[in-house]
Amino acid sequence: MKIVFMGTPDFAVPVLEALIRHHDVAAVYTRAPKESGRGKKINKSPVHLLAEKHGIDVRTPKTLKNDDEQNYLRGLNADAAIVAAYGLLLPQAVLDMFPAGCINVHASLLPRWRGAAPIQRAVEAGDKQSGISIMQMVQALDAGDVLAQEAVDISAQMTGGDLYDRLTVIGAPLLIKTLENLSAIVPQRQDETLATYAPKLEKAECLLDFDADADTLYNKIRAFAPYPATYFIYQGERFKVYRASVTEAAGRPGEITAGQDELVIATRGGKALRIETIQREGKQAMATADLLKGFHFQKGICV
RNA sequence: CGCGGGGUAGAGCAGCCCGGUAGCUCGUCAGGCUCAUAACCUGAAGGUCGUUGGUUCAAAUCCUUCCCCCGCAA
Repeated sequence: MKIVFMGTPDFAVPVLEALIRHHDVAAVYTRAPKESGRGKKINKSPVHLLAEKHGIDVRTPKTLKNDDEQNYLRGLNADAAIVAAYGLLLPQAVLDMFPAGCINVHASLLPRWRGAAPIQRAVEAGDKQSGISIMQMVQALDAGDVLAQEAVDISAQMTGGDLYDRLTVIGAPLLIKTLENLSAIVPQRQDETLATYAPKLEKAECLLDFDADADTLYNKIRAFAPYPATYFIYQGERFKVYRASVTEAAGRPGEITAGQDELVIATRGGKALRIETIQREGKQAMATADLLKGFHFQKGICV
């Protein structure tokens, strides 16, 4: 098939790679390079770099709503657009433009977790399962008919990053298989009553509020690891928390009940979190036990 | 030139401001104690203090070049 690909972050890279191998990619659409990282350098998106490497035409319009861009798209005469975490809304005119329509690779078992951060929200909510959905796009957000799904189990200690990696691996093959069988597939309508929404991760959410029960905090910590990562403030310094375990300890929520041989912080409800992997400002992430060989937290202080 | 922290023994840290014998905790090794131990005691090994040049009688420490790591912000 002749394909137009639209995507931006790492998650979309294996999908594009697979399409390049199995199909004819006529053009790649991605978000425009922007200032980011230390030094505020202009950085191209992972998809952008991959497309350039293969000599594929890259386009980075700010919107697809104007006629010029739509005319160009139409002029490509592609059979379908494949969209994976693109970051721009597709107007109806674009959705209607291709014979096979616009097909989206989404990292959840739709209709659960429509929206921007389906992977992390699934872990945060304590879901036991996640997966990839291949979907026919419609105007409403992630609400189109589902063409194929593949589920994966979320173990109790899996992080958002772990799940991200798993889903990244299965997304591309599932898409290729779906495209091969496209004519034989009967699209399945989503059950609207089961739909949930996965809003993007906000900076403000990353600060751990220990006035919550230990299991909720445990799920949040692993959902946000390794990025954007939860943290707490101890004596003005930010400590990122990547891994923790639930344990028993009495104390006010946020009180450090151990800080010498292990780091334990009390939560609401009589339980506590033992911090297992931690990162100090300016340092790499490390086992808390390692940090405690040279740095100690003062018992009794609240964070 | 967006702001900022860091690179000291295998690991984690202190020492730097106010130059003067390289230090702490853990680990490793040896010996001891113990019914036994990841516990305790004694001892030992292990470091070009990221790199370059400079100042100085003397540099981990002050100035300089470059490399690498990270936090914030985006």
